[in-house]
Amino acid sequence: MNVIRKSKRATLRDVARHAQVSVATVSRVLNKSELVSTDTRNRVNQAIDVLEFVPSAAARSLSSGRSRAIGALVPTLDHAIFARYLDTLEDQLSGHGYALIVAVTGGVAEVEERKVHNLLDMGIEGLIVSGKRHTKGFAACVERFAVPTLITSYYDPDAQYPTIGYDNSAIAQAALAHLKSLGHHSIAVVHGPTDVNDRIAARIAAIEEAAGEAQVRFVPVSMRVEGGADAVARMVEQGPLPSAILCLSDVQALGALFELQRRNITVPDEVSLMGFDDLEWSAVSFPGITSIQLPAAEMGSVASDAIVDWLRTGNRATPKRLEAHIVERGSTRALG
Amino acid sequence: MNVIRKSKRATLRDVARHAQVSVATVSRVLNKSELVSTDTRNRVNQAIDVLEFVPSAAARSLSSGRSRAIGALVPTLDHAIFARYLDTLEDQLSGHGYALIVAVTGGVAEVEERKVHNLLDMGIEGLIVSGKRHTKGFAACVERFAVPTLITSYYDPDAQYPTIGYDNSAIAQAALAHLKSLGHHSIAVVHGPTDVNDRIAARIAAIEEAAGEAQVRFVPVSMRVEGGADAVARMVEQGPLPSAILCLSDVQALGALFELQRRNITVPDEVSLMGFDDLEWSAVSFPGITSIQLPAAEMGSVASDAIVDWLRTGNRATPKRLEAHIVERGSTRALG
DNA sequence: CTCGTGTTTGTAACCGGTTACAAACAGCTA
DNA sequence: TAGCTGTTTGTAACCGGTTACAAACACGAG
Repeated sequence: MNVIRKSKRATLRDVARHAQVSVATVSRVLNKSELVSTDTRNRVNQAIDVLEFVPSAAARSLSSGRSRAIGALVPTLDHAIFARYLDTLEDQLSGHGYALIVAVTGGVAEVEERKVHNLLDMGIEGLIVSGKRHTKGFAACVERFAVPTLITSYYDPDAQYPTIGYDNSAIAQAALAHLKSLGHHSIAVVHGPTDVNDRIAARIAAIEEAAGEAQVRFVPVSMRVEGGADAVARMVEQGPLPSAILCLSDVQALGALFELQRRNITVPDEVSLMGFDDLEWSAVSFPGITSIQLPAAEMGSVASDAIVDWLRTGNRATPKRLEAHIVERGSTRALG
Repeated sequence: MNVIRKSKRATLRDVARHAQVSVATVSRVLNKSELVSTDTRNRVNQAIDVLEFVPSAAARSLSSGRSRAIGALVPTLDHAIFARYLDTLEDQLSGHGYALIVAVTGGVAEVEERKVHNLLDMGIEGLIVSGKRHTKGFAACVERFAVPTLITSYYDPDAQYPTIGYDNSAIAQAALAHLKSLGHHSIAVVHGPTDVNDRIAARIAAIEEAAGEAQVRFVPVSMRVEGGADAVARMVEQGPLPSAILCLSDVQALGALFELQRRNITVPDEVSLMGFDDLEWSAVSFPGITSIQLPAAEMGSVASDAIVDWLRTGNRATPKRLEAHIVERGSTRALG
């Protein structure tokens, strides 16, 4: 193995020898500490260039005890809301000198356990997971590695780990209240699978709780554009349409809008349509889709700051509630 | 620092002492080598449990020389095509025991240079980047660290690094040919910024080259849903509509479709619309958007296999061309 | 010239695994 | 019982940085 590589990578000691200084001095130059004379620093830098020296991350993290890596566990990347969130998270973390290791669970418990173990095994300094519902195996794993852990996409000050996110219950109730205030009393709630997504489960529970005298029907479909279309198809076939359709994701709202168009059902004249997440097409569609703007990017940014701060100070992060708000567009109208 | 932590994490030597064996034996147990007697193995495992021993990734990778991490550099996560690709890439890599470190460049050269440096600095064993056009600084960096590097989203057997992707030129020409075969001679090509995206630049060049007697107009807009709408607005204002609009991304095609609806321009009767990427809504929209299906997930999977193989065998990966194909839907029609 | 202070540099002991090599040991044969 | 083979285990030297501590040195003051 070693025999093959004619020239192994240069080490810090090689550089020291070449520059005629000690390893401590080279290390100081690398770490930008200002305790090295200009003259020496130049000699060292020159040696580094000549030898094409590249410091070993493993050695550094072994002796310093810091890996400079943060792990993020998300159910999927193939959904705009998570992608946008991770996009910002990565950017912010990298600004603080941390790398982001991503693991996708697909919402499957065993996969989640395996992946969180892998992440921790990689020596991450901090962990950021989406959603608060996890298996015992997951909790045990996190507990044992004793790594600062943050929960996102959810706000719950009483959760086991600090949460950074929006209050799914409150938001869902706000959406429902909005439709009610427009005079809607027959509402269909289109949603994705609840067994793998506690945010959705929370929203549904909140809506059920706040339904009051309104007639609320739940239509479970897949968390895809197609799911929204399926929901509309099913509703049309099964009986009278509600006066409003609330999709718990704009992905589904998009599909619903298209299916309504296909069936010549006018939005919002014949039925009002409301979404969730405020994904980019909702502002452009015809009509525009009334939606709940979730601060996905902000969540990434806040989570980054929180974990970095936790690692820096050693003080556990505090939960942070992010605000969402309703964006009113043409897809909803007031009744009579 | 050390004083604070009452109980430091147990090390392999602690485990050895507790189990009354040598460190070599513990290491053997950890690495599942079958050279340890059942009796000893049990004692060691018990000690590991009692002490809550967690092996140090840094130490392991220092002495073994392997970090088990792969880096991926993408322009953005906030675009379905990249997200889907990364989703698969991560899943496949994790199956091979590798973690995925993601870095987002935003298409900015300086950011790209900084981030690739960070990735390499983290000690990644392999690097996967999107697109083949990069700065000299980028190349120098990769060269110096001498890490196996793969290029995706692009197929070009002559590129500096092995490419895994589709032939953007051929695909673009196929799309154009398809519209021509339907009798379209006045075509508008809506596209995103070319300065940060070589895939788009390649597509445009190929279309220009193959235009022939067809009248092809290019409409540069942002790579967003809104961009597609902007393009339509601009075209309507500036003169006669083309008979077909080809959007180099389905994201833009979606925006274009909505804007056409808004302006009461019927698709495909008054204008045909074709997209690129075959994102999920294109199959559901009304009408369905004719598009080019790009094998994003397959690309993630193939790239994963290629880099893992490269690392395992030491043999440079070979370029792989992935096939794309046209998905005909209702948004395009043959001219009289 | 001596002492004190501040700057620059070097030595060597870590960090926590992996692994080459050798030793110890068991079982079997001659 | 000596000798051989194969299995199990231990010792100690790595891997390549960081850093505590001390030494060397320069400079100005007394």
